[in-house]
Amino acid sequence: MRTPASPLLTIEHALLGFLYERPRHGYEIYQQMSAASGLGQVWRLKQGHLYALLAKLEESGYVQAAVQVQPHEARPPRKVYTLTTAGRTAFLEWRNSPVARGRQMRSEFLAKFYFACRQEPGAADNLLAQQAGACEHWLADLRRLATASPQQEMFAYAVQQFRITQIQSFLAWLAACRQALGASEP
Amino acid sequence: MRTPASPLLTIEHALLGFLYERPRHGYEIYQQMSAASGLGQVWRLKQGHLYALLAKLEESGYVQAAVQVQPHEARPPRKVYTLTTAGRTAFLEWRNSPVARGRQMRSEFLAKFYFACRQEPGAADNLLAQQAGACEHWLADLRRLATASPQQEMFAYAVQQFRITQIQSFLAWLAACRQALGASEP
DNA sequence: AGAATCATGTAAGGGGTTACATGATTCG
DNA sequence: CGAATCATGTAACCCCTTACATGATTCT
Repeated sequence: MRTPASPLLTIEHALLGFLYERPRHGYEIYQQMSAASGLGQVWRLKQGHLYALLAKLEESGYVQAAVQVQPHEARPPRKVYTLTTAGRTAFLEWRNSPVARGRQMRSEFLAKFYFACRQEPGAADNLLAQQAGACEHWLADLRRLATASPQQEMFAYAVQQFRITQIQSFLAWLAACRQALGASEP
Repeated sequence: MRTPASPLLTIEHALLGFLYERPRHGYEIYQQMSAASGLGQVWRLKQGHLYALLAKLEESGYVQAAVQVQPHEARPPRKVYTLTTAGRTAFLEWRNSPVARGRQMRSEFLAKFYFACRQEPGAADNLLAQQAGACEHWLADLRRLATASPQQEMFAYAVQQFRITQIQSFLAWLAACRQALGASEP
């Protein structure tokens, strides 16, 4: 356990997310992420990278490894990882909080949403609602500062408009997701 | 000149873009990128990184450096960079072609648009039109493959809808930019 | 007096990608 | 008979970030 203070990135949190459901070994997580309709749509992770990340998470004290001895097996023995308390806390805190920047919607928010859907439909709706609140806030800030005119500063104007339309699109999507969630789980 | 075959990234192209307008020294480019209403809104570049990139571009044959001797100056002498033919070709090719993926809109496309606006209004409109065409194409592809239902695969459905609303938002923004361009330069 | 500007860089380290290695079993 | 699956990893490399270094001038 080196420095648990070093903040985890999104990929790390996603690995914790799979272990939150139940203990798994590395290859099993790899298969989950590669599944056609799963997280793999949003995130691709090389096998080598995965094992390196798991080792780092163990060293930082978020997970614990146990070697599963399988006699008569030619394959390397499985290392089954289990979440520690620190790991569970870090994951839930991550999963339940919205992202702080628009550029994190594409991959980080979708990853949170993936786990929320799988693990707790109530958390999914809550996440969508919180993120919509954050987006409204960004939009209000942007509109307060949006002063560029297309005649004088075409590029600055374009950037502002880009950000505004992006956030509007996030809001529309978040609302559609909440509706779909409500319709599928009454 | 090591291997000019190694493909340039966006930042490299942006540096070429400033030199396309006229020869400049490193610090001048740094100031341009840090300007409040300029590319700095989209891209941040550390000073150390900038000098390293310029050295790499020189080694790859896209730019040429000339040391500007300034007597009675205590500061280090300026190294003024000039585009080579290869550099000019690579830059124009990059500036005039649309991006291939939605995730490149946020920074790479905006960078292309920045230079097109500064350098040639006609190229800016053309770039917007070409990118809109590419977006229409993505949208058609997505709609052909979008088959997930919210009841059965909530997450897959959400990802599809996310991508679709994103591209729609790009299209609306591109159209608004073309209109603003047309209005400011009749 | 202290901070920012001008103008160049170097060094260390973090994080990810790509490629390679192993070795039996099972499927087409 | 060849390919994919299972299950682990290592090593090299690339890009970027952060921090540090210099040293006079000019602004507050």
